Amino acid sequence: MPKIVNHEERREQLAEAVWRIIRREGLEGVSVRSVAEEAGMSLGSLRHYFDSQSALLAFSMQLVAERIKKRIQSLPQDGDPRENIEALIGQIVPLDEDRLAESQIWIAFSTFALTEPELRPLSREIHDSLRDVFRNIFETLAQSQLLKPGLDTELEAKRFHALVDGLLVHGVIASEVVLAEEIAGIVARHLDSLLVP
Amino acid sequence: MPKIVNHEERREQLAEAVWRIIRREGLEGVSVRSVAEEAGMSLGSLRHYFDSQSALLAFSMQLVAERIKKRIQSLPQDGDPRENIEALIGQIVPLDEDRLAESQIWIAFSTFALTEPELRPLSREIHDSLRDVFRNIFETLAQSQLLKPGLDTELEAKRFHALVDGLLVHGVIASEVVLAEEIAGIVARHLDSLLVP
DNA sequence: TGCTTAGCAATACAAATGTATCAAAAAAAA
DNA sequence: TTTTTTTTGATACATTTGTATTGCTAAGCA
Repeated sequence: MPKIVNHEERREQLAEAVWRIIRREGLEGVSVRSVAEEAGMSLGSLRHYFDSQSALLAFSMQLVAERIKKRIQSLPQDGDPRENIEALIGQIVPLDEDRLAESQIWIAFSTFALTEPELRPLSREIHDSLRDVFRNIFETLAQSQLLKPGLDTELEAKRFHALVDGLLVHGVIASEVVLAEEIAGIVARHLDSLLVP
Repeated sequence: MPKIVNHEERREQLAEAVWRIIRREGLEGVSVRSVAEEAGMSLGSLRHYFDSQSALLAFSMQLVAERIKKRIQSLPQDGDPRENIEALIGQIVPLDEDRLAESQIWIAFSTFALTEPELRPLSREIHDSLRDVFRNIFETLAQSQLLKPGLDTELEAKRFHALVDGLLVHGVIASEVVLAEEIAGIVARHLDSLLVP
Protein backbone atom coordinates (compact mmCIF):
# COMPACT_ATOMS: atom_id res chain seq x y z
CA MET A 1 0.00 0.00 0.00
CA PRO A 2 1.17 3.50 -0.71
CA LYS A 3 1.46 6.61 1.40
CA ILE A 4 -1.32 6.63 3.93
CA VAL A 5 -3.48 9.64 3.30
CA ASN A 6 -6.75 10.36 4.96
CA HIS A 7 -8.88 10.70 1.90
CA GLU A 8 -11.74 12.53 3.56
CA GLU A 9 -9.39 14.89 5.34
CA ARG A 10 -7.76 15.88 2.08
CA ARG A 11 -11.15 16.53 0.54
CA GLU A 12 -12.04 18.80 3.44
CA GLN A 13 -8.75 20.66 3.09
CA LEU A 14 -9.65 21.33 -0.53
CA ALA A 15 -13.14 22.46 0.41
CA GLU A 16 -11.67 24.86 2.93
CA ALA A 17 -9.40 26.24 0.24
CA VAL A 18 -12.51 26.84 -1.86
CA TRP A 19 -14.05 28.73 1.05
CA ARG A 20 -11.04 30.99 1.46
CA ILE A 21 -11.05 31.86 -2.22
CA ILE A 22 -14.78 32.56 -2.14
CA ARG A 23 -14.32 34.99 0.72
CA ARG A 24 -11.40 36.69 -0.95
CA GLU A 25 -12.43 36.73 -4.61
CA GLY A 26 -15.93 35.32 -4.87
CA LEU A 27 -16.97 32.16 -6.63
CA GLU A 28 -15.62 33.56 -9.92
CA GLY A 29 -12.14 33.19 -8.48
CA VAL A 30 -12.59 29.47 -7.86
CA SER A 31 -10.82 27.49 -10.59
CA VAL A 32 -9.31 24.05 -10.16
CA ARG A 33 -5.89 25.65 -10.40
CA SER A 34 -6.52 28.42 -7.87
CA VAL A 35 -7.94 25.90 -5.42
CA ALA A 36 -5.01 23.53 -5.83
CA GLU A 37 -2.57 26.37 -5.22
CA GLU A 38 -4.54 27.68 -2.25
CA ALA A 39 -4.50 24.19 -0.74
CA GLY A 40 -0.79 23.82 -1.50
CA MET A 41 -1.07 20.86 -3.81
CA SER A 42 -0.79 20.13 -7.50
CA LEU A 43 -3.51 20.04 -10.09
CA GLY A 44 -3.12 16.29 -10.47
CA SER A 45 -3.55 15.86 -6.74
CA LEU A 46 -6.80 17.77 -6.71
CA ARG A 47 -8.03 15.77 -9.67
CA HIS A 48 -7.28 12.63 -7.69
CA TYR A 49 -9.74 13.64 -5.00
CA PHE A 50 -12.38 15.25 -7.19
CA ASP A 51 -13.29 14.03 -10.64
CA SER A 52 -14.52 17.39 -11.77
CA GLN A 53 -14.86 21.00 -10.69
CA SER A 54 -18.54 20.66 -10.06
CA ALA A 55 -17.90 17.70 -7.76
CA LEU A 56 -15.52 19.91 -5.80
CA LEU A 57 -18.06 22.71 -5.57
CA ALA A 58 -20.87 20.39 -4.57
CA PHE A 59 -18.74 18.88 -1.82
CA SER A 60 -17.65 22.31 -0.59
CA MET A 61 -21.23 23.47 -0.39
CA GLN A 62 -22.36 20.30 1.32
CA LEU A 63 -19.58 20.55 3.87
CA VAL A 64 -20.37 24.07 4.98
CA ALA A 65 -24.02 23.07 5.30
CA GLU A 66 -23.09 20.05 7.40
CA ARG A 67 -20.87 22.03 9.70
CA ILE A 68 -23.60 24.55 10.42
CA LYS A 69 -26.13 21.77 10.89
CA LYS A 70 -23.91 19.91 13.34
CA ARG A 71 -23.22 23.04 15.34
CA ILE A 72 -26.93 23.67 15.62
CA GLN A 73 -27.72 20.09 16.60
CA SER A 74 -25.04 20.06 19.28
CA LEU A 75 -26.53 23.08 21.00
CA PRO A 76 -27.53 22.41 24.61
CA GLN A 77 -31.29 22.39 24.92
CA ASP A 78 -31.31 23.43 28.55
CA GLY A 79 -32.04 26.96 29.51
CA ASP A 80 -35.52 28.36 29.04
CA PRO A 81 -37.15 28.21 25.60
CA ARG A 82 -36.33 31.78 24.76
CA GLU A 83 -32.65 31.29 25.50
CA ASN A 84 -32.67 28.19 23.33
CA ILE A 85 -34.10 30.16 20.45
CA GLU A 86 -31.62 32.99 20.79
CA ALA A 87 -28.76 30.50 20.95
CA LEU A 88 -30.03 28.87 17.78
CA ILE A 89 -30.31 32.15 15.91
CA GLY A 90 -26.84 33.02 17.15
CA GLN A 91 -25.53 30.06 15.19
CA ILE A 92 -27.09 31.30 11.97
CA VAL A 93 -26.65 35.04 11.92
CA PRO A 94 -23.20 36.71 11.57
CA LEU A 95 -22.56 37.68 15.16
CA ASP A 96 -18.82 36.97 15.07
CA GLU A 97 -16.06 36.55 12.51
CA ASP A 98 -16.59 32.81 12.03
CA ARG A 99 -20.29 33.19 11.51
CA LEU A 100 -19.66 36.07 9.11
CA ALA A 101 -17.33 33.86 7.09
CA GLU A 102 -19.89 31.11 6.91
CA SER A 103 -22.57 33.56 5.90
CA GLN A 104 -20.47 34.94 3.07
CA ILE A 105 -19.75 31.45 1.81
CA TRP A 106 -23.35 30.39 2.13
CA ILE A 107 -24.67 33.39 0.24
CA ALA A 108 -22.20 32.78 -2.56
CA PHE A 109 -23.24 29.14 -2.88
CA SER A 110 -26.95 29.88 -2.60
CA THR A 111 -26.81 32.46 -5.35
CA PHE A 112 -24.73 30.16 -7.52
CA ALA A 113 -27.18 27.33 -6.94
CA LEU A 114 -30.05 29.41 -8.33
CA THR A 115 -28.91 28.59 -11.86
CA GLU A 116 -26.95 25.36 -11.29
CA PRO A 117 -29.25 22.35 -11.56
CA GLU A 118 -26.66 20.21 -9.80
CA LEU A 119 -26.54 22.38 -6.68
CA ARG A 120 -30.06 23.69 -6.55
CA PRO A 121 -31.61 20.66 -4.81
CA LEU A 122 -29.05 20.89 -2.01
CA SER A 123 -29.69 24.59 -1.59
CA ARG A 124 -33.41 24.00 -1.43
CA GLU A 125 -33.00 21.15 1.02
CA ILE A 126 -31.08 23.35 3.44
CA HIS A 127 -33.56 26.15 3.04
CA ASP A 128 -36.49 23.82 3.68
CA SER A 129 -34.92 22.18 6.69
CA LEU A 130 -34.28 25.57 8.24
CA ARG A 131 -37.89 26.48 7.51
CA ASP A 132 -38.92 23.34 9.38
CA VAL A 133 -36.76 24.36 12.33
CA PHE A 134 -38.64 27.62 12.54
CA ARG A 135 -41.95 25.81 12.24
CA ASN A 136 -41.06 23.51 15.09
CA ILE A 137 -40.01 26.40 17.25
CA PHE A 138 -43.34 28.10 16.90
CA GLU A 139 -45.41 24.97 17.27
CA THR A 140 -43.56 24.12 20.44
CA LEU A 141 -43.98 27.66 21.74
CA ALA A 142 -47.67 27.57 21.01
CA GLN A 143 -48.15 24.26 22.78
CA SER A 144 -46.24 25.57 25.78
CA GLN A 145 -48.54 28.60 25.87
CA LEU A 146 -45.52 30.84 25.55
CA LEU A 147 -46.83 32.61 22.46
CA LYS A 148 -49.09 35.58 22.78
CA PRO A 149 -52.62 34.41 22.06
CA GLY A 150 -54.18 34.70 18.64
CA LEU A 151 -51.00 34.30 16.62
CA ASP A 152 -50.87 32.31 13.39
CA THR A 153 -47.93 30.00 14.12
CA GLU A 154 -47.30 29.09 10.50
CA LEU A 155 -47.21 32.72 9.43
CA GLU A 156 -45.09 33.74 12.39
CA ALA A 157 -42.59 31.01 11.59
CA LYS A 158 -42.23 32.32 8.06
CA ARG A 159 -41.95 35.89 9.26
CA PHE A 160 -39.21 35.03 11.73
CA HIS A 161 -37.40 32.93 9.15
CA ALA A 162 -37.43 35.78 6.65
CA LEU A 163 -36.26 38.24 9.30
CA VAL A 164 -33.33 36.03 10.27
CA ASP A 165 -32.23 35.52 6.67
CA GLY A 166 -32.60 39.23 6.06
CA LEU A 167 -30.35 39.95 9.03
CA LEU A 168 -27.84 37.48 7.67
CA VAL A 169 -27.80 39.24 4.32
CA HIS A 170 -27.51 42.67 5.89
CA GLY A 171 -24.73 41.46 8.13
CA VAL A 172 -22.78 40.38 5.06
CA ILE A 173 -23.55 43.35 2.82
CA ALA A 174 -22.74 45.92 5.47
CA SER A 175 -20.45 43.97 7.76
CA GLU A 176 -18.56 47.09 8.87
CA VAL A 177 -21.74 48.91 9.77
CA VAL A 178 -24.17 46.30 11.05
CA LEU A 179 -22.97 45.50 14.51
CA ALA A 180 -23.48 42.22 16.26
CA GLU A 181 -25.36 43.91 19.09
CA GLU A 182 -27.69 45.47 16.59
CA ILE A 183 -28.58 42.11 15.13
CA ALA A 184 -29.02 40.59 18.57
CA GLY A 185 -31.16 43.55 19.59
CA ILE A 186 -33.46 43.15 16.61
CA VAL A 187 -33.91 39.44 17.30
CA ALA A 188 -34.62 40.19 20.95
CA ARG A 189 -37.16 42.84 20.04
CA HIS A 190 -38.88 40.45 17.64
CA LEU A 191 -39.14 37.76 20.32
CA ASP A 192 -40.42 40.31 22.81
CA SER A 193 -43.24 41.09 20.42
CA LEU A 194 -44.19 37.42 20.14
CA LEU A 195 -43.73 35.85 23.55
CA VAL A 196 -45.78 36.28 26.68
CA PRO A 197 -43.90 38.30 29.28
CA MET B 1 -22.02 61.85 -40.04
CA PRO B 2 -22.71 58.12 -40.06
CA LYS B 3 -25.74 56.04 -39.32
CA ILE B 4 -27.83 57.58 -36.59
CA VAL B 5 -28.07 55.24 -33.66
CA ASN B 6 -29.42 56.04 -30.25
CA HIS B 7 -26.33 55.36 -28.22
CA GLU B 8 -28.03 55.09 -24.86
CA GLU B 9 -30.76 52.88 -26.23
CA ARG B 10 -28.19 50.42 -27.56
CA ARG B 11 -26.46 50.33 -24.20
CA GLU B 12 -29.74 49.54 -22.52
CA GLN B 13 -30.42 46.76 -25.00
CA LEU B 14 -27.10 45.23 -24.07
CA ALA B 15 -27.83 45.60 -20.37
CA GLU B 16 -31.14 43.84 -20.87
CA ALA B 17 -29.34 41.02 -22.65
CA VAL B 18 -27.11 40.74 -19.58
CA TRP B 19 -30.20 40.47 -17.39
CA ARG B 20 -31.71 37.70 -19.46
CA ILE B 21 -28.50 35.70 -19.30
CA ILE B 22 -28.24 36.22 -15.55
CA ARG B 23 -31.74 34.87 -15.08
CA ARG B 24 -31.10 31.91 -17.33
CA GLU B 25 -27.52 30.98 -16.49
CA GLY B 26 -26.35 33.18 -13.68
CA LEU B 27 -23.58 35.75 -13.80
CA GLU B 28 -21.10 33.00 -14.72
CA GLY B 29 -22.84 32.77 -18.07
CA VAL B 30 -22.23 36.42 -18.86
CA SER B 31 -19.33 36.77 -21.28
CA VAL B 32 -18.91 39.52 -23.83
CA ARG B 33 -19.66 36.97 -26.53
CA SER B 34 -22.78 35.53 -24.94
CA VAL B 35 -24.13 39.03 -24.34
CA ALA B 36 -23.44 40.13 -27.90
CA GLU B 37 -25.21 37.06 -29.24
CA GLU B 38 -28.14 37.47 -26.85
CA ALA B 39 -28.50 41.07 -27.99
CA GLY B 40 -28.20 40.02 -31.63
CA MET B 41 -25.10 41.99 -32.41
CA SER B 42 -21.45 41.35 -33.06
CA LEU B 43 -18.59 41.39 -30.62
CA GLY B 44 -17.15 44.49 -32.25
CA SER B 45 -20.48 46.24 -31.86
CA LEU B 46 -20.62 45.53 -28.17
CA ARG B 47 -17.05 46.74 -27.79
CA HIS B 48 -18.10 49.95 -29.48
CA TYR B 49 -20.57 50.66 -26.69
CA PHE B 50 -18.61 49.28 -23.76
CA ASP B 51 -14.85 49.51 -23.42
CA SER B 52 -14.65 46.47 -21.20
CA GLN B 53 -16.70 43.74 -19.65
CA SER B 54 -16.65 45.37 -16.25
CA ALA B 55 -18.02 48.58 -17.77
CA LEU B 56 -20.87 46.52 -19.21
CA LEU B 57 -21.58 44.88 -15.87
CA ALA B 58 -21.41 48.14 -13.96
CA PHE B 59 -23.86 49.75 -16.37
CA SER B 60 -26.21 46.77 -16.21
CA MET B 61 -26.24 46.86 -12.43
CA GLN B 62 -26.72 50.62 -12.36
CA LEU B 63 -29.60 50.40 -14.81
CA VAL B 64 -31.60 47.87 -12.83
CA ALA B 65 -31.08 49.96 -9.72
CA GLU B 66 -32.27 53.08 -11.53
CA ARG B 67 -35.37 51.40 -12.88
CA ILE B 68 -36.42 50.22 -9.43
CA LYS B 69 -35.65 53.62 -7.96
CA LYS B 70 -37.72 55.43 -10.58
CA ARG B 71 -40.64 53.09 -10.11
CA ILE B 72 -40.57 53.73 -6.40
CA GLN B 73 -40.30 57.49 -6.81
CA SER B 74 -43.21 57.59 -9.24
CA LEU B 75 -45.54 55.90 -6.78
CA PRO B 76 -48.59 58.00 -5.94
CA GLN B 77 -48.36 59.24 -2.40
CA ASP B 78 -52.09 59.52 -1.89
CA GLY B 79 -53.96 56.88 0.00
CA ASP B 80 -53.44 56.52 3.71
CA PRO B 81 -49.91 56.02 5.08
CA ARG B 82 -50.30 52.31 5.46
CA GLU B 83 -51.38 51.89 1.86
CA ASN B 84 -48.40 53.95 0.76
CA ILE B 85 -46.06 51.67 2.66
CA GLU B 86 -47.59 48.50 1.28
CA ALA B 87 -47.40 49.93 -2.24
CA LEU B 88 -43.74 50.72 -1.69
CA ILE B 89 -42.92 47.25 -0.40
CA GLY B 90 -44.85 45.84 -3.33
CA GLN B 91 -42.30 47.45 -5.62
CA ILE B 92 -39.41 45.74 -3.86
CA VAL B 93 -40.55 42.26 -3.05
CA PRO B 94 -41.21 39.61 -5.75
CA LEU B 95 -45.00 39.73 -5.91
CA ASP B 96 -45.21 39.21 -9.66
CA GLU B 97 -43.08 37.90 -12.50
CA ASP B 98 -41.43 41.25 -13.26
CA ARG B 99 -40.51 41.84 -9.65
CA LEU B 100 -39.21 38.30 -9.38
CA ALA B 101 -36.97 38.88 -12.39
CA GLU B 102 -35.61 42.08 -10.89
CA SER B 103 -35.01 40.35 -7.58
CA GLN B 104 -33.07 37.54 -9.22
CA ILE B 105 -30.92 40.03 -11.09
CA TRP B 106 -30.40 42.18 -8.05
CA ILE B 107 -29.32 39.26 -5.87
CA ALA B 108 -26.84 38.12 -8.51
CA PHE B 109 -25.30 41.58 -8.74
CA SER B 110 -25.26 42.14 -4.98
CA THR B 111 -23.47 38.87 -4.37
CA PHE B 112 -21.04 39.60 -7.17
CA ALA B 113 -20.37 43.06 -5.78
CA LEU B 114 -19.27 41.60 -2.43
CA THR B 115 -15.87 40.82 -3.92
CA GLU B 116 -15.73 43.30 -6.81
CA PRO B 117 -14.23 46.60 -5.65
CA GLU B 118 -15.60 48.32 -8.72
CA LEU B 119 -19.22 47.37 -8.02
CA ARG B 120 -19.24 47.30 -4.25
CA PRO B 121 -19.75 51.05 -3.74
CA LEU B 122 -22.83 51.01 -5.96
CA SER B 123 -24.23 48.03 -4.12
CA ARG B 124 -23.68 49.74 -0.79
CA GLU B 125 -25.20 52.96 -2.04
CA ILE B 126 -28.41 51.21 -3.03
CA HIS B 127 -28.52 49.33 0.22
CA ASP B 128 -28.01 52.50 2.22
CA SER B 129 -30.59 54.50 0.32
CA LEU B 130 -33.15 51.78 0.90
CA ARG B 131 -32.22 51.81 4.57
CA ASP B 132 -32.91 55.56 4.57
CA VAL B 133 -36.28 54.97 2.96
CA PHE B 134 -37.21 52.70 5.84
CA ARG B 135 -35.90 55.21 8.34
CA ASN B 136 -38.02 57.95 6.84
CA ILE B 137 -41.09 55.76 6.88
CA PHE B 138 -40.80 55.12 10.58
CA GLU B 139 -39.91 58.68 11.51
CA THR B 140 -42.92 59.92 9.59
CA LEU B 141 -45.14 57.31 11.20
CA ALA B 142 -43.89 58.26 14.64
CA GLN B 143 -44.50 61.95 14.04
CA SER B 144 -48.01 61.20 12.80
CA GLN B 145 -48.66 59.21 15.96
CA LEU B 146 -49.47 56.19 13.86
CA LEU B 147 -46.92 53.98 15.56
CA LYS B 148 -47.79 52.09 18.67
CA PRO B 149 -46.27 53.96 21.60
CA GLY B 150 -42.90 53.02 23.03
CA LEU B 151 -41.34 51.78 19.83
CA ASP B 152 -37.70 52.46 18.93
CA THR B 153 -38.12 53.89 15.44
CA GLU B 154 -34.49 53.32 14.41
CA LEU B 155 -34.60 49.69 15.49
CA GLU B 156 -38.00 49.11 13.92
CA ALA B 157 -36.77 50.54 10.64
CA LYS B 158 -33.90 48.09 10.61
CA ARG B 159 -36.13 45.21 11.57
CA PHE B 160 -38.59 45.97 8.79
CA HIS B 161 -35.79 46.47 6.30
CA ALA B 162 -34.29 43.09 7.19
CA LEU B 163 -37.69 41.41 6.99
CA VAL B 164 -38.35 42.82 3.52
CA ASP B 165 -34.96 41.78 2.20
CA GLY B 166 -35.45 38.35 3.74
CA LEU B 167 -38.79 38.02 1.98
CA LEU B 168 -37.12 39.03 -1.26
CA VAL B 169 -34.48 36.33 -0.83
CA HIS B 170 -37.04 33.69 0.09
CA GLY B 171 -39.20 34.68 -2.86
CA VAL B 172 -36.26 34.03 -5.16
CA ILE B 173 -34.92 30.87 -3.53
CA ALA B 174 -38.31 29.21 -3.36
CA SER B 175 -40.21 31.02 -6.08
CA GLU B 176 -42.46 28.02 -6.80
CA VAL B 177 -43.42 27.65 -3.15
CA VAL B 178 -43.50 31.13 -1.68
CA LEU B 179 -46.68 32.64 -2.95
CA ALA B 180 -47.27 36.30 -3.50
CA GLU B 181 -50.18 36.31 -1.07
CA GLU B 182 -47.95 34.79 1.57
CA ILE B 183 -45.44 37.58 1.24
CA ALA B 184 -48.17 40.20 1.27
CA GLY B 185 -49.71 38.53 4.30
CA ILE B 186 -46.45 38.61 6.23
CA VAL B 187 -45.92 42.27 5.44
CA ALA B 188 -49.48 43.03 6.49
CA ARG B 189 -49.07 41.12 9.74
CA HIS B 190 -45.85 42.99 10.48
CA LEU B 191 -47.51 46.35 9.92
CA ASP B 192 -50.46 45.28 12.06
CA SER B 193 -48.03 44.64 14.89
CA LEU B 194 -46.54 48.10 14.57
CA LEU B 195 -49.35 50.51 13.74
CA VAL B 196 -52.15 51.76 15.92
CA PRO B 197 -55.48 50.24 14.88
C1' DT C 1 -21.58 63.90 -55.94
C1' DG C 2 -17.85 62.93 -53.07
C1' DC C 3 -16.06 63.16 -48.18
C1' DT C 4 -16.01 62.23 -43.47
C1' DT C 5 -16.82 59.50 -39.55
C1' DA C 6 -19.74 56.71 -36.34
C1' DG C 7 -21.09 52.11 -36.48
C1' DC C 8 -20.11 47.51 -37.34
C1' DA C 9 -18.08 42.87 -38.50
C1' DA C 10 -14.31 39.81 -38.87
C1' DT C 11 -10.16 38.14 -37.33
C1' DA C 12 -6.31 37.59 -34.26
C1' DC C 13 -4.02 36.66 -29.93
C1' DA C 14 -2.53 35.74 -25.44
C1' DA C 15 -4.20 34.12 -21.15
C1' DA C 16 -7.00 31.15 -18.44
C1' DT C 17 -9.79 27.31 -18.03
C1' DG C 18 -11.52 22.21 -17.42
C1' DT C 19 -10.11 17.86 -18.46
C1' DA C 20 -7.08 13.98 -19.75
C1' DT C 21 -2.89 11.26 -19.79
C1' DC C 22 1.16 9.24 -18.08
C1' DA C 23 5.09 8.31 -15.61
C1' DA C 24 7.55 9.05 -11.25
C1' DA C 25 7.42 8.72 -6.19
C1' DA C 26 6.40 6.66 -1.96
C1' DA C 27 5.13 3.39 1.28
C1' DA C 28 3.04 -0.81 2.74
C1' DA C 29 2.99 -5.83 1.73
C1' DA C 30 5.20 -9.84 -0.02
C1' DT D 1 14.47 -6.69 -1.28
C1' DT D 2 10.96 -6.83 -4.54
C1' DT D 3 6.26 -6.02 -5.68
C1' DT D 4 2.15 -3.51 -5.67
C1' DT D 5 -0.80 0.36 -5.68
C1' DT D 6 -2.19 4.82 -4.09
C1' DT D 7 -0.64 9.35 -4.49
C1' DT D 8 1.51 12.94 -6.89
C1' DG D 9 3.40 16.09 -10.35
C1' DA D 10 4.14 17.43 -15.07
C1' DT D 11 2.61 18.09 -19.43
C1' DA D 12 -0.75 18.37 -23.13
C1' DC D 13 -4.89 19.91 -25.40
C1' DA D 14 -9.04 21.86 -26.90
C1' DT D 15 -12.23 25.69 -25.49
C1' DT D 16 -13.45 29.79 -23.84
C1' DT D 17 -12.29 34.07 -22.33
C1' DG D 18 -11.24 39.43 -22.60
C1' DT D 19 -9.16 42.55 -25.45
C1' DA D 20 -7.10 44.62 -29.62
C1' DT D 21 -6.76 45.62 -34.46
C1' DT D 22 -8.23 46.52 -38.97
C1' DG D 23 -10.90 47.52 -42.70
C1' DC D 24 -15.61 47.91 -44.56
C1' DT D 25 -20.36 50.04 -44.54
C1' DA D 26 -23.58 53.56 -44.55
C1' DA D 27 -25.50 57.99 -43.69
C1' DG D 28 -25.32 62.90 -43.14
C1' DC D 29 -22.67 67.17 -44.68
C1' DA D 30 -20.10 70.00 -47.88
